Formats: sequence, C-alpha cells, structure tokens
Amino acid sequence: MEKEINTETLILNAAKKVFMQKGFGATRMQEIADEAGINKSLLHYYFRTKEKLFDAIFEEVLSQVIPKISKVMTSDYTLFEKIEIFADTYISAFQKNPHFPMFVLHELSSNPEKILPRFKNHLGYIEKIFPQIKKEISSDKNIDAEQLIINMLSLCIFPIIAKPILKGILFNNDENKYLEFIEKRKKEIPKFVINSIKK
Amino acid sequence: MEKEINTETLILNAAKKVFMQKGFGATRMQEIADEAGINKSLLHYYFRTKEKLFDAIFEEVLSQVIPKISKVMTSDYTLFEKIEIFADTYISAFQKNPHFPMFVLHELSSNPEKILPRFKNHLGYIEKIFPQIKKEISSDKNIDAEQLIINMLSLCIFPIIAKPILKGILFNNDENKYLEFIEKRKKEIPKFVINSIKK
DNA sequence: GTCTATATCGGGATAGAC
DNA sequence: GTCTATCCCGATATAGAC
Repeated sequence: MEKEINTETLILNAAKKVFMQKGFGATRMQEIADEAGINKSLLHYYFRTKEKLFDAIFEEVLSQVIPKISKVMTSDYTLFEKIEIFADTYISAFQKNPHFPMFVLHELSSNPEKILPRFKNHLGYIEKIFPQIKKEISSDKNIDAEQLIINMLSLCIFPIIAKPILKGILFNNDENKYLEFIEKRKKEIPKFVINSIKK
Repeated sequence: MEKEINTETLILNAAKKVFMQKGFGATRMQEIADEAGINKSLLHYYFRTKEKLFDAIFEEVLSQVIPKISKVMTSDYTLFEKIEIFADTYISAFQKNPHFPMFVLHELSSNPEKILPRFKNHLGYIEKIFPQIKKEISSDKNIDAEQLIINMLSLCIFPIIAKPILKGILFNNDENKYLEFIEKRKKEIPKFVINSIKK
C-alpha cells in the first residue's frame, strides 16, 4: 500500500526509461529529471554524475533479465526441452523490456572495454550448456555447439532489435501484427531449430 | 591515377567512418575534421549542418550495400540456391562494413520516423522473394514465408552486431577466432536453414 | 576554398538559499 | 532533501581574413 515512492527509485525508474531508449550518449540529464518530475540538480545529489547513474541502471537491468535465463540453462531438462523453454523465456523477457537488447548491444558496441567486464559477470551460463549439446547431439552429427547457441540467440534477439524495420516494412506499421509475429516465434523458433538438428 | 582527391569525398569518407562507429548522437564534428585532416569549419562549408552531412552519408551507405543483396533476391536461382548465395553475400558485405548493421539498426531504433522512410526505398527486394518461398516450399509444409526470411536475416546479422560479446565471451578476445567463426557461418547458415525446411 | 577567431548554445556539474 | 542560480566546458555554427 506504500504509495509514497522515495525519490531515489523515482530517479532510477526515469533514468532506466530514458537510457534504454536513447543510450548513454544521447541521453540528457534534463530529460531524466523531467521524466521523474523533479529538479535536475537532484540527480546529482543522489548520483554524483551521469556516468554513475548510468552504471546503477545498467547493473540493475542486467540483474533483472539475466537470472531468468541462467536458471533455464542450468536446469536439468533435456536439450530439446531447453530449446523450447529458452525461446519462450528469452522472448517473454524482451516483451517486457523491448529496448533491453538494443540498449546492451549498442553500449557494448560503442564502449566494449567499459561494458564487457561487467557483462561477463552475468554470462557464465552460456558455457554451462556446451557439454550437454555435445553429449546429446553434436558428437554423432556434425553440429557445432557454438554455432547452435548463436543461432538460438540470433533467432530470438534480432526480431526484437529490428522492430522498426519489421513493423514498418513487413507489417505496414501495424503494432499488433508485429506483436503477434513475435508471439508466434516462441513456438516457431524451437520448431525450426529442432527440425534442423534432429535427423 | 587521379591521386588528387577532392575535399568533398575526403569529408564523406571521414564522416562515414566516424558516424558508422559512433552513431549520429555521439559523433563530434571535430572528430570528422581530424579524421579528414582538414579544418572543422570546412565541414560546414560543404554540408551546412551535421544533420545534412549525416543524411548524405546514410544515403550513400545504404545504396552501397543494399543493391548487392537485392540483386540476389531478384535473380532466378532456386530457393535453396538463393539461401546459399544470400548468406554468403550478406555476410561478405558485412565483413567489409562491420559497423553497418548496428549503425542502421541503432539509428532506426532511436529515430524511426526520420530514418524509416528513406530506408523503405531500398527494401523492396524483401517482398520479391515471398512468392517463390510459397511456391517452392511453404504450400505443402507449414512454413511461414515471413518467419523464414526473418530467420535468415537474424542468423546473418546478429553475429555481426553482437561481435563484442561473441569475441569477448566465447572467443576470449581472439579476433581471428571470431573472424573464422563468421567465415564458417557462410556455409553453416544455409546448411542449418535448408536442413530445417526440407523434409 | 581554406583557414582563424568568435558567437552561441546546450548540457553536466556545483554553490548556496531554504 | 529540494530548489534556483550559475559556472564551465565542449560542440555546432558563423564571420571574416587570406
């Protein structure tokens, strides 16, 4: 019932929204202040610099999204089950945070030396699936575990970051058609992938 | 033999390099001037504003990369042949312009209303392949032409824009390993896709 | 056409009143 | 803790000399 939100979380929410949409470089402190409905200098009172505010956001966003996925990968489902759950979990997470993938990839791309280390802490899960892939399929067929992982990531993430093109060109700017398309992919991707790797 | 490059193309080349790496918002006119080895105010002499300079670049870059792809799609190869040529052509184009996909997607993402219209002019080719897909495969199987196109695009483009993660996390920062991986995908993607859609 | 100097503006950050 | 006023720098853009 606590309706009184403290200023700090007010700022964090506003900053998250603006940073995710515009990226670090294009974000203005003024815009965050407006979004939060407070004064610009309050931002500096709570987080000394724009950089520190960004860091706080980045850490928070990563630790919100990544664990959901990590949990799937380290569970003890079969590989085919994991592929199905993975696509569903990934895409569902992005439906809630549609700017997340572009945000992370863009910051990584323009500032790898700064962003990559902190990103690394969160991605141990990727390697954990390798043994299982090798065990369940790639030993007898000529399937490369790394290529398979990247295929899964590509198929899930690209349609999210390319939303403006897909929506604008394939779906004549119809938001709902785009959303349906994404929803359908939760089933289509596993079907497509599993179809390819099982003989 | 014409070694005397005129100032305008000098500027365009420099601007292309910087804009593609940093995006519009984070690019400084000074940096473009330095890269071109000329004075900052010359930029304004040739292209009145940063915005106009950017527009010139964007148009040029699009018209350099897109036609190569368009040509493949409108040729009269079979669908399976096209899938092979498409992956090779696409990835080869990105090997030469590694920042191109992130550049375009990021500008689209942060400024769709401005960028999308000009982008549209170049992407008529996508629809041209639909009838062929429907004719050659999707009628008898339950394969959606749109999903298939997006799968191809995803598999080709994502590994390029996610380079920092792949290189940093999968390949321990080894540039050559990353490049080999991308090279291999020219064959792996068609194999993966064709394997999935042919019964 | 190319340069130097300068105007102008916007944004991050700080000082200080309340 | 929150606001107003202000500093200061960096970046776009223009004026004007050569």
